[in-house]
Amino acid sequence: MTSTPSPLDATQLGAYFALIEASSLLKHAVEQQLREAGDLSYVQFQLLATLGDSPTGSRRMTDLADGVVYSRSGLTYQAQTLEKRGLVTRSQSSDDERGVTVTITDGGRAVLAEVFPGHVAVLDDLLFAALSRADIETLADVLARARDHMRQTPPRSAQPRRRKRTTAANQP
Amino acid sequence: MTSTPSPLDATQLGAYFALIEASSLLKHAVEQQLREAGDLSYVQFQLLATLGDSPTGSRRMTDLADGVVYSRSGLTYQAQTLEKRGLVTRSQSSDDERGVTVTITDGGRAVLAEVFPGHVAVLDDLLFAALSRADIETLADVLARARDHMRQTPPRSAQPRRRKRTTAANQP
DNA sequence: TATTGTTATACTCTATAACTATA
DNA sequence: TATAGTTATAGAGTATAACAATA
Repeated sequence: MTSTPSPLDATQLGAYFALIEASSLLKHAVEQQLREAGDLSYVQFQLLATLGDSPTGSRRMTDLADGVVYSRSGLTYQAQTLEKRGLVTRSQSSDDERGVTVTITDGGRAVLAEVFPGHVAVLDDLLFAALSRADIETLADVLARARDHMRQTPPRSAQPRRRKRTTAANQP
Repeated sequence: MTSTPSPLDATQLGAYFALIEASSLLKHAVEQQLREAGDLSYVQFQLLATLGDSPTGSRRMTDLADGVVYSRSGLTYQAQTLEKRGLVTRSQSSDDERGVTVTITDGGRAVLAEVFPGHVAVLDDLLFAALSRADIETLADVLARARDHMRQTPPRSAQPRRRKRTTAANQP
Protein backbone atom coordinates (compact mmCIF):
# COMPACT_ATOMS: atom_id res chain seq x y z
CA MET A 1 0.00 0.00 0.00
CA THR A 2 1.97 2.89 1.32
CA SER A 3 5.49 2.93 0.02
CA THR A 4 7.89 3.54 2.86
CA PRO A 5 8.50 7.27 3.08
CA SER A 6 11.97 8.57 3.65
CA PRO A 7 12.44 8.05 7.35
CA LEU A 8 13.11 11.04 9.50
CA ASP A 9 16.69 11.96 10.22
CA ALA A 10 17.98 12.58 13.71
CA THR A 11 17.46 16.31 13.59
CA GLN A 12 13.88 15.99 12.45
CA LEU A 13 13.15 13.45 15.12
CA GLY A 14 14.73 15.70 17.67
CA ALA A 15 12.67 18.67 16.59
CA TYR A 16 9.48 16.64 16.63
CA PHE A 17 10.04 15.09 20.04
CA ALA A 18 11.22 18.34 21.56
CA LEU A 19 8.17 20.12 20.24
CA ILE A 20 5.77 17.56 21.62
CA GLU A 21 7.47 17.20 24.96
CA ALA A 22 8.10 20.86 25.54
CA SER A 23 4.54 21.83 24.71
CA SER A 24 3.22 18.98 26.81
CA LEU A 25 5.23 19.95 29.85
CA LEU A 26 4.37 23.59 29.45
CA LYS A 27 0.70 22.95 28.95
CA HIS A 28 0.56 20.66 31.92
CA ALA A 29 2.15 23.24 34.18
CA VAL A 30 -0.06 25.99 32.88
CA GLU A 31 -3.16 23.87 33.32
CA GLN A 32 -2.32 23.31 36.94
CA GLN A 33 -1.83 26.99 37.54
CA LEU A 34 -5.08 27.89 35.82
CA ARG A 35 -6.97 25.26 37.76
CA GLU A 36 -5.61 26.41 41.09
CA ALA A 37 -5.83 30.13 40.47
CA GLY A 38 -9.19 30.30 38.74
CA ASP A 39 -10.62 26.82 38.37
CA LEU A 40 -10.26 27.06 34.60
CA SER A 41 -9.30 24.44 32.10
CA TYR A 42 -6.94 25.48 29.37
CA VAL A 43 -9.69 25.56 26.77
CA GLN A 44 -11.83 27.72 29.01
CA PHE A 45 -8.94 30.08 29.54
CA GLN A 46 -8.35 30.29 25.82
CA LEU A 47 -11.98 31.12 25.21
CA LEU A 48 -12.08 33.78 27.91
CA ALA A 49 -8.80 35.26 26.73
CA THR A 50 -10.04 35.38 23.17
CA LEU A 51 -13.17 37.20 24.25
CA GLY A 52 -11.16 39.50 26.45
CA ASP A 53 -9.00 40.44 23.51
CA SER A 54 -11.95 41.39 21.39
CA PRO A 55 -12.70 45.13 21.49
CA THR A 56 -16.38 44.37 22.04
CA GLY A 57 -15.79 41.46 24.39
CA SER A 58 -17.88 39.37 22.03
CA ARG A 59 -17.43 36.73 19.38
CA ARG A 60 -19.68 34.49 17.41
CA MET A 61 -19.54 30.82 18.27
CA THR A 62 -18.11 29.84 14.92
CA ASP A 63 -15.33 32.41 15.17
CA LEU A 64 -14.61 31.41 18.74
CA ALA A 65 -14.12 27.81 17.80
CA ASP A 66 -11.31 28.54 15.41
CA GLY A 67 -8.03 27.37 16.84
CA VAL A 68 -9.35 26.35 20.19
CA VAL A 69 -11.76 23.51 19.67
CA TYR A 70 -12.22 20.87 17.04
CA SER A 71 -15.94 20.18 17.22
CA ARG A 72 -19.06 22.31 17.46
CA SER A 73 -20.50 20.38 20.32
CA GLY A 74 -17.29 20.75 22.26
CA LEU A 75 -17.59 24.50 22.04
CA THR A 76 -21.24 24.44 23.04
CA TYR A 77 -20.30 22.41 26.08
CA GLN A 78 -17.61 24.83 27.16
CA ALA A 79 -19.74 27.87 26.48
CA GLN A 80 -22.48 26.40 28.64
CA THR A 81 -20.02 25.68 31.40
CA LEU A 82 -18.71 29.22 31.33
CA GLU A 83 -22.23 30.62 31.20
CA LYS A 84 -23.29 28.64 34.26
CA ARG A 85 -20.42 30.22 36.15
CA GLY A 86 -21.48 33.64 34.93
CA LEU A 87 -18.23 34.26 33.10
CA VAL A 88 -19.89 34.73 29.71
CA THR A 89 -23.35 35.41 28.35
CA ARG A 90 -24.88 34.05 25.19
CA SER A 91 -27.39 35.85 23.04
CA GLN A 92 -28.79 35.69 19.55
CA SER A 93 -26.66 37.48 17.01
CA SER A 94 -28.34 40.59 15.68
CA ASP A 95 -27.37 40.22 12.04
CA ASP A 96 -27.75 36.46 11.61
CA GLU A 97 -30.58 34.91 13.54
CA ARG A 98 -28.93 31.53 13.45
CA GLY A 99 -25.86 32.88 15.16
CA VAL A 100 -25.05 33.05 18.84
CA THR A 101 -22.89 35.80 20.22
CA VAL A 102 -20.81 35.02 23.27
CA THR A 103 -19.78 37.91 25.50
CA ILE A 104 -17.42 38.00 28.42
CA THR A 105 -18.88 39.39 31.63
CA ASP A 106 -17.23 41.50 34.32
CA GLY A 107 -16.98 38.32 36.31
CA GLY A 108 -15.19 36.70 33.42
CA ARG A 109 -12.75 39.56 33.22
CA ALA A 110 -12.19 39.32 36.94
CA VAL A 111 -11.26 35.66 36.72
CA LEU A 112 -8.99 36.44 33.82
CA ALA A 113 -7.29 39.14 35.86
CA GLU A 114 -6.92 36.81 38.80
CA VAL A 115 -5.33 34.14 36.72
CA PHE A 116 -3.07 36.19 34.55
CA PRO A 117 -0.12 37.05 36.80
CA GLY A 118 0.45 33.45 37.72
CA HIS A 119 0.10 32.46 34.12
CA VAL A 120 2.80 34.85 33.06
CA ALA A 121 4.96 33.71 35.94
CA VAL A 122 4.79 30.11 34.79
CA LEU A 123 5.73 31.10 31.27
CA ASP A 124 8.64 33.14 32.53
CA ASP A 125 9.90 30.39 34.80
CA LEU A 126 9.37 27.47 32.52
CA LEU A 127 9.56 28.56 28.92
CA PHE A 128 11.50 31.79 28.76
CA ALA A 129 14.00 31.30 31.55
CA ALA A 130 16.13 28.92 29.54
CA LEU A 131 16.00 30.91 26.30
CA SER A 132 17.84 33.92 25.01
CA ARG A 133 16.17 36.85 23.40
CA ALA A 134 17.26 35.57 20.01
CA ASP A 135 15.94 32.11 20.78
CA ILE A 136 12.54 33.49 21.56
CA GLU A 137 12.44 35.53 18.40
CA THR A 138 13.44 32.56 16.32
CA LEU A 139 10.95 30.34 18.02
CA ALA A 140 8.16 32.82 17.38
CA ASP A 141 9.11 33.13 13.75
CA VAL A 142 9.59 29.47 12.93
CA LEU A 143 6.64 28.16 14.87
CA ALA A 144 4.34 30.82 13.47
CA ARG A 145 5.30 29.69 10.00
CA ALA A 146 4.68 26.07 10.89
CA ARG A 147 1.35 26.92 12.44
CA ASP A 148 0.19 28.94 9.48
CA HIS A 149 1.10 26.15 7.14
CA MET A 150 -0.74 23.58 9.20
CA ARG A 151 -3.82 25.73 9.31
CA GLN A 152 -3.91 25.84 5.56
CA THR A 153 -3.13 22.21 5.02
CA PRO A 154 -6.17 19.97 5.02
CA PRO A 155 -5.89 16.65 6.81
CA ARG A 156 -4.89 13.72 4.63
CA SER A 157 -8.17 11.89 4.70
CA ALA A 158 -10.24 15.00 5.00
CA GLN A 159 -13.76 14.97 6.27
CA PRO A 160 -16.28 15.34 3.45
CA ARG A 161 -16.97 18.95 4.34
CA ARG A 162 -14.18 21.32 5.00
CA ARG A 163 -14.43 24.50 7.01
CA LYS A 164 -15.19 26.75 4.06
CA ARG A 165 -15.34 26.77 0.31
CA THR A 166 -15.94 23.15 -0.53
CA THR A 167 -15.12 24.03 -4.08
CA ALA A 168 -13.26 21.16 -5.58
CA ALA A 169 -13.60 17.43 -5.46
CA ASN A 170 -12.87 15.80 -2.15
CA GLN A 171 -12.97 12.11 -2.78
CA PRO A 172 -10.58 10.37 -5.14
CA MET B 1 -0.63 39.21 47.03
CA THR B 2 1.21 38.62 43.81
CA SER B 3 2.86 41.73 42.54
CA THR B 4 2.14 42.15 38.86
CA PRO B 5 4.97 40.46 36.95
CA SER B 6 6.48 42.14 33.96
CA PRO B 7 3.92 41.45 31.26
CA LEU B 8 5.02 39.53 28.23
CA ASP B 9 6.13 41.47 25.21
CA ALA B 10 4.79 40.83 21.74
CA THR B 11 7.56 38.45 20.77
CA GLN B 12 7.14 36.34 23.85
CA LEU B 13 3.41 36.20 23.37
CA GLY B 14 3.94 35.22 19.78
CA ALA B 15 6.33 32.44 20.70
CA TYR B 16 3.99 31.13 23.36
CA PHE B 17 0.88 31.14 21.19
CA ALA B 18 2.70 29.71 18.22
CA LEU B 19 4.09 26.91 20.34
CA ILE B 20 0.74 25.99 21.78
CA GLU B 21 -1.15 26.26 18.52
CA ALA B 22 1.41 24.50 16.40
CA SER B 23 1.76 21.61 18.78
CA SER B 24 -1.98 21.38 19.16
CA LEU B 25 -2.61 21.25 15.44
CA LEU B 26 0.18 18.76 14.91
CA LYS B 27 -0.90 16.54 17.73
CA HIS B 28 -4.47 16.58 16.57
CA ALA B 29 -3.50 15.54 13.07
CA VAL B 30 -1.18 12.85 14.32
CA GLU B 31 -3.81 11.51 16.67
CA GLN B 32 -6.23 11.11 13.83
CA GLN B 33 -3.69 9.25 11.76
CA LEU B 34 -2.76 6.95 14.63
CA ARG B 35 -6.38 6.25 15.37
CA GLU B 36 -7.20 5.40 11.78
CA ALA B 37 -4.07 3.45 11.00
CA GLY B 38 -3.72 1.47 14.20
CA ASP B 39 -6.48 2.42 16.61
CA LEU B 40 -3.92 3.96 18.93
CA SER B 41 -4.15 7.04 21.07
CA TYR B 42 -1.13 9.26 21.17
CA VAL B 43 -0.18 8.12 24.63
CA GLN B 44 -0.43 4.50 23.59
CA PHE B 45 1.76 5.20 20.60
CA GLN B 46 4.31 6.90 22.78
CA LEU B 47 4.41 3.95 25.12
CA LEU B 48 4.77 1.43 22.31
CA ALA B 49 7.41 3.53 20.60
CA THR B 50 9.36 3.86 23.83
CA LEU B 51 9.29 0.12 24.32
CA GLY B 52 10.20 -0.46 20.70
CA ASP B 53 13.22 1.77 21.11
CA SER B 54 14.50 -0.17 24.06
CA PRO B 55 17.08 -2.81 23.09
CA THR B 56 15.27 -5.36 25.23
CA GLY B 57 11.79 -4.23 24.27
CA SER B 58 11.11 -3.78 27.97
CA ARG B 59 10.85 -1.03 30.53
CA ARG B 60 9.79 -0.77 34.09
CA MET B 61 6.53 1.01 34.75
CA THR B 62 8.18 3.86 36.59
CA ASP B 63 10.64 4.46 33.78
CA LEU B 64 7.92 4.22 31.18
CA ALA B 65 5.90 6.90 32.84
CA ASP B 66 8.58 9.49 32.51
CA GLY B 67 7.65 12.08 29.94
CA VAL B 68 4.52 10.38 28.76
CA VAL B 69 2.09 10.28 31.64
CA TYR B 70 1.57 12.37 34.73
CA SER B 71 0.03 9.90 37.13
CA ARG B 72 0.73 6.32 38.10
CA SER B 73 -2.82 5.21 37.69
CA GLY B 74 -2.94 6.69 34.22
CA LEU B 75 -0.05 4.52 33.19
CA THR B 76 -1.60 1.43 34.73
CA TYR B 77 -4.74 2.11 32.77
CA GLN B 78 -2.90 2.42 29.48
CA ALA B 79 -0.73 -0.59 30.15
CA GLN B 80 -3.83 -2.64 30.84
CA THR B 81 -5.43 -1.44 27.65
CA LEU B 82 -2.37 -2.35 25.61
CA GLU B 83 -2.13 -5.71 27.36
CA LYS B 84 -5.74 -6.56 26.56
CA ARG B 85 -4.98 -5.98 22.91
CA GLY B 86 -1.91 -8.16 23.16
CA LEU B 87 0.47 -5.39 22.25
CA VAL B 88 2.47 -5.63 25.47
CA THR B 89 2.94 -8.09 28.30
CA ARG B 90 3.45 -7.33 31.95
CA SER B 91 5.49 -9.40 34.36
CA GLN B 92 7.12 -9.09 37.72
CA SER B 93 10.54 -7.51 37.56
CA SER B 94 13.29 -9.96 38.40
CA ASP B 95 15.43 -7.66 40.49
CA ASP B 96 12.76 -5.75 42.39
CA GLU B 97 9.73 -7.77 43.31
CA ARG B 98 7.62 -4.64 43.59
CA GLY B 99 8.38 -3.72 40.03
CA VAL B 100 6.47 -4.56 36.88
CA THR B 101 8.28 -4.95 33.59
CA VAL B 102 6.35 -4.08 30.46
CA THR B 103 7.45 -5.72 27.22
CA ILE B 104 6.32 -5.06 23.68
CA THR B 105 5.08 -8.13 21.81
CA ASP B 106 5.45 -9.01 18.15
CA GLY B 107 1.91 -7.84 17.75
CA GLY B 108 2.86 -4.54 19.27
CA ARG B 109 5.75 -4.19 16.88
CA ALA B 110 3.47 -5.02 14.01
CA VAL B 111 1.05 -2.25 14.93
CA LEU B 112 3.96 0.11 15.30
CA ALA B 113 5.18 -0.83 11.84
CA GLU B 114 1.72 -0.39 10.40
CA VAL B 115 1.34 3.03 11.85
CA PHE B 116 4.77 4.42 11.23
CA PRO B 117 4.77 5.34 7.55
CA GLY B 118 1.63 7.40 7.86
CA HIS B 119 2.98 9.00 10.97
CA VAL B 120 6.10 10.14 9.18
CA ALA B 121 4.01 11.33 6.26
CA VAL B 122 1.94 13.57 8.50
CA LEU B 123 5.06 15.05 10.03
CA ASP B 124 6.55 15.68 6.61
CA ASP B 125 3.40 17.28 5.28
CA LEU B 126 2.47 19.32 8.27
CA LEU B 127 5.52 20.18 10.28
CA PHE B 128 8.52 19.95 8.02
CA ALA B 129 7.06 21.08 4.71
CA ALA B 130 7.02 24.72 5.71
CA LEU B 131 10.45 24.74 7.32
CA SER B 132 13.97 24.97 6.00
CA ARG B 133 16.75 22.71 7.08
CA ALA B 134 18.11 25.47 9.26
CA ASP B 135 14.71 26.08 10.80
CA ILE B 136 14.44 22.47 11.82
CA GLU B 137 17.88 22.46 13.34
CA THR B 138 17.16 25.60 15.28
CA LEU B 139 13.85 24.28 16.44
CA ALA B 140 15.42 21.07 17.66
CA ASP B 141 18.09 22.95 19.53
CA VAL B 142 15.94 25.62 21.16
CA LEU B 143 13.05 23.38 22.08
CA ALA B 144 15.34 20.72 23.49
CA ARG B 145 16.84 23.33 25.75
CA ALA B 146 13.41 24.51 26.82
CA ARG B 147 12.29 20.95 27.46
CA ASP B 148 15.34 20.07 29.50
CA HIS B 149 14.88 23.15 31.61
CA MET B 150 11.24 22.39 32.24
CA ARG B 151 12.04 18.85 33.25
CA GLN B 152 14.41 20.11 35.89
CA THR B 153 12.19 22.89 37.14
CA PRO B 154 9.75 21.82 39.84
CA PRO B 155 6.24 23.21 39.66
CA ARG B 156 5.64 26.38 41.64
CA SER B 157 3.41 24.88 44.28
CA ALA B 158 5.06 21.52 44.20
CA GLN B 159 3.35 18.43 45.46
CA PRO B 160 4.74 17.24 48.82
CA ARG B 161 6.70 14.43 47.20
CA ARG B 162 8.71 14.98 44.09
CA ARG B 163 9.77 12.32 41.63
CA LYS B 164 13.10 11.56 43.26
CA ARG B 165 15.40 12.81 45.94
CA THR B 166 13.09 14.73 48.19
CA THR B 167 16.15 16.12 49.85
CA ALA B 168 15.41 19.64 50.88
CA ALA B 169 12.48 21.38 52.47
CA ASN B 170 9.36 21.61 50.40
CA GLN B 171 6.96 23.71 52.38
CA PRO B 172 7.69 27.32 53.29
C1' DT C 1 9.12 4.43 56.53
C1' DA C 2 9.41 4.94 51.50
C1' DT C 3 8.47 3.09 47.06
C1' DT C 4 5.98 0.34 43.41
C1' DG C 5 1.97 -0.52 41.42
C1' DT C 6 -3.19 -1.44 41.32
C1' DT C 7 -8.05 -0.49 42.21
C1' DA C 8 -12.15 2.18 42.78
C1' DT C 9 -14.24 6.08 41.64
C1' DA C 10 -15.55 10.42 39.98
C1' DC C 11 -15.07 13.75 36.68
C1' DT C 12 -13.73 16.34 32.52
C1' DC C 13 -13.51 16.52 27.95
C1' DT C 14 -14.33 15.17 23.23
C1' DA C 15 -16.79 13.56 19.29
C1' DT C 16 -20.63 11.60 16.46
C1' DA C 17 -25.16 11.69 14.99
C1' DA C 18 -29.69 13.37 14.96
C1' DC C 19 -32.25 17.44 15.15
C1' DT C 20 -34.08 22.45 14.80
C1' DA C 21 -34.04 26.76 12.75
C1' DT C 22 -32.48 30.27 9.77
C1' DA C 23 -30.03 31.90 5.09
C1' DT D 1 -29.55 22.97 0.03
C1' DA D 2 -26.13 24.71 3.26
C1' DT D 3 -24.96 26.72 7.61
C1' DA D 4 -25.32 27.70 12.90
C1' DG D 5 -25.93 25.76 16.93
C1' DT D 6 -27.87 22.40 20.46
C1' DT D 7 -28.83 17.93 22.47
C1' DA D 8 -28.17 13.24 23.61
C1' DT D 9 -25.10 10.01 24.33
C1' DA D 10 -21.19 7.32 24.61
C1' DG D 11 -16.35 6.67 25.26
C1' DA D 12 -11.60 7.80 26.36
C1' DG D 13 -8.63 9.61 29.44
C1' DT D 14 -7.09 11.58 33.84
C1' DA D 15 -6.40 12.17 38.66
C1' DT D 16 -7.06 11.32 43.70
C1' DA D 17 -7.22 8.47 47.49
C1' DA D 18 -7.04 4.15 49.67
C1' DC D 19 -4.76 -0.04 49.54
C1' DA D 20 -1.31 -4.16 49.33
C1' DA D 21 3.24 -5.67 48.93
C1' DT D 22 8.08 -5.21 48.88
C1' DA D 23 12.69 -2.51 49.96
